[in-house]
Amino acid sequence: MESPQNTEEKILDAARQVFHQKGFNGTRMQEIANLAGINKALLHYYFRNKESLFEKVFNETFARITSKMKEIFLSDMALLPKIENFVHFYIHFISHHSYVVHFIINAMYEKPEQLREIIVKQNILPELFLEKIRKQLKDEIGLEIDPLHIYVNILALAIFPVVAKPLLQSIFSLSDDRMAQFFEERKQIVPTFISNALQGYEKSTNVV
Amino acid sequence: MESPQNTEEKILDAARQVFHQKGFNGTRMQEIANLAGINKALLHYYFRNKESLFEKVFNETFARITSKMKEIFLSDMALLPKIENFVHFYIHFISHHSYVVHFIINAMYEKPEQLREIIVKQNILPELFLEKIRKQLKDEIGLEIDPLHIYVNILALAIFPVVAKPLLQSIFSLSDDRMAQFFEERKQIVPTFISNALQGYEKSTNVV
DNA sequence: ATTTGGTTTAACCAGGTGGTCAAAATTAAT
DNA sequence: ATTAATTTTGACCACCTGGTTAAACCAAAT
Repeated sequence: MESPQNTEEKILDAARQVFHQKGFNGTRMQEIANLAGINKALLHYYFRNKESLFEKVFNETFARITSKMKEIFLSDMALLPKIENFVHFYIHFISHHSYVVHFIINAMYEKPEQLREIIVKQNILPELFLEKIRKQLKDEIGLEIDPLHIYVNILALAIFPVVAKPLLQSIFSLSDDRMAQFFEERKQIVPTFISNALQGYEKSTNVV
Repeated sequence: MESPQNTEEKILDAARQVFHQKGFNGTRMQEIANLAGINKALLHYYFRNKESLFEKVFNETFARITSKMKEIFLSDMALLPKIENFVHFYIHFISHHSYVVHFIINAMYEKPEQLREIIVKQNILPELFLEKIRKQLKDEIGLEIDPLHIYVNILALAIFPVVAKPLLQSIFSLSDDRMAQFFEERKQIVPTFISNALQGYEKSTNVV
């Protein structure tokens, strides 16, 4: 968060802020220019057009999220600490960058065609992911269960509350402080919840 | 899904479709008019402006989701069947109206100020909700635990995959058929997962 | 047949939008 | 100091957007 030196960085910083909060359609090039403290024409000098600027921001943001995801899930940690690690990191990161996840999901809805290829370009290694989780579920907990569902469950429990934050906050009339505390609590609650759920399968021979 | 009779319904049907898919900013009045097969000026004859048309659609959509939520959670069913019921209904409903949840969440980000009051206007009775869940957790499972977290967990597991559908589908290269199957499986997997998790608390005296 | 009321339309408007361009300002090279 | 290349700007443009208006249409009542 240093004060950016060159114009390109100033633009990217500004673009990131505005795109994250307002999405592609909600963003005005003029607003980015103002925030970067430069002329609007200069935006188009550094980045051909709105699309390419957005693409740059999206790539960067997406990579930032998935790289940590890869790092954690492909590591050699045991499954449960791994999940704990993951949940900790994401609740922390995401609750300090509240718009990021919404931004990602939003982008998928606003511009699905263009963005599929972007996702493909950054190799997320989803098969490796699932295979690793499957193996760990089997070896460490003795569960032969579809790893995709478990993985999605983990993602859901960690990410959903942050996406739905404004909704939850309105519905349950939670103050900002209470909301921050809520997320803090989840760092402990979610891993416990998942761990309990996984242990619970042991009794029944629930092969899905 | 009958062919709508009067113009007002035609407009609302069209508006719903477009707003759901493209959100407030992404929607063009002209597109709604085209889809409804009428002149654009007629939109403003029936609905003052874009805002009020959007508000109407949002209210309607939001009520449709929350009313069923109220019905299920405030009923006299036992907690676990209640959860099962809820998950079934929502995965079914939402996966057949994929844009709805994204639409709701999106609206909260795009127009948070105006929409808080709308949410307040429809009385969702969140305290009743939580109190009922808290009591059932205690009486039926013997758990003294923050019902908000449990409730959010349930929501997360049911709703998140649908919101993130385009993302998941891209990342894991799932066909539409595989995706439909995936959601079908979740109707069983999610209640089991939750049930396991809740039963798991019994052993430890995990009071949060 | 004419009036009356609501309904629908084509044409239009002001403001905003992404994007361009030629000229000016700045920097680097000779 | 002059030239050349890069960076920055103000003015501008074509297009799109939500919204308006006056006139046309049409059914029912007289």
